[in-house]
Amino acid sequence: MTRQEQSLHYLQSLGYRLTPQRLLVLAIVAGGPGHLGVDEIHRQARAAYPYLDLATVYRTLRLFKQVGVVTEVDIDNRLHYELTAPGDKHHHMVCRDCHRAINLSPHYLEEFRDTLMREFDFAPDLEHFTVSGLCRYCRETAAANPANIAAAADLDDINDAEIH
Amino acid sequence: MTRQEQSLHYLQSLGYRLTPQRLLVLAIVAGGPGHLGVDEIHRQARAAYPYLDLATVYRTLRLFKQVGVVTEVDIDNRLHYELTAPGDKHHHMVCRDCHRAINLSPHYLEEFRDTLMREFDFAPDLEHFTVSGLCRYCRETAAANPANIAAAADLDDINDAEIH
DNA sequence: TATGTTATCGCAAACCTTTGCAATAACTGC
DNA sequence: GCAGTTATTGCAAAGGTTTGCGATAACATA
Repeated sequence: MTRQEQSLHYLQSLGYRLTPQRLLVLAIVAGGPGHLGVDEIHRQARAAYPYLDLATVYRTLRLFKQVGVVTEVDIDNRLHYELTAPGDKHHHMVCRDCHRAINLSPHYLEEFRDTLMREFDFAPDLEHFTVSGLCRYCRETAAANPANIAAAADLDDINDAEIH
Repeated sequence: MTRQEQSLHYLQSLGYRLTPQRLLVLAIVAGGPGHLGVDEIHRQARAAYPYLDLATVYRTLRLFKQVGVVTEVDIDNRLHYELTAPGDKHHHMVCRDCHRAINLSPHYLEEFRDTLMREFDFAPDLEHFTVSGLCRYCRETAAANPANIAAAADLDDINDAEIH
């Protein structure tokens, strides 16, 4: 039984119905190289089933995410999805400049979760966790071209700075 | 010099212009009780200056955030802002059920940041960091009503039903 | 104070995502 | 298999946020 089939059985066991739309979306995400954007998933899905609505794609992916079948990654304010790899779960670090995603082992978040649970009784949703930041390459680039006032016109170039 | 005036001078020192719109938005955020939603800020601003456009409010708040003058909190997919307290910086934990925000000391994130820097050369944007999750109260409520599908779809359950 | 430069504004439209609703189709039990 | 129940769909519209663009106004310079 493939991972895809297992996911479908799992959905069914929770009481969700297996519709052609769901099979299709799952197949596309499973076939994609890493994370795919919603528009890309929709485009591929329409090739096979032209009537599939974008809203259905969104609803389907949201369901898959909530059930744990896919992992959501927010890249530059756009949702992307990839199949959850049971043996190789990971979170993401997304560079705010180049928008590349770097995988992050859950190991690095376990202690953080334990602390929040212990200190605040707060159960963080770290399954779909993404840290935004600057990757090494973009940090070096930024260091080489320090932000000047002209560049500050572009909101994306502004460095966070401390107020004294 | 008030914190508000300092922020304005700081903006100016970075080359940004001090417009009535910016003064107004800053004053409203500074006067608000904790974080305010964008619509609320816009409504208050319009009382003083009816022509102020919502897009300007968004642009202004984004600028303030990037410069570090305000802190952004995402509550139920809506942006909220509060004045950054230089002496009392904190992050937020937002409950996905009741949408209450709990303050979180930066202390809890420092180790995480150090690790990402050391291991991956990745500089996380933790200034505007918000963790979503379930607070104690909502967790107890959810435990008391385990019947609905949403609760069954809780990710902890899914991990138990791991796919092999 | 007058003038030039250009950052910022208001407006309108676009963008991504969610939601309400009536019609459809997946599952259940007979 | 067939009928009944209701989760799910497609469509249309809204919701929150961002963006393009010409007009305006803030600042620098003289």
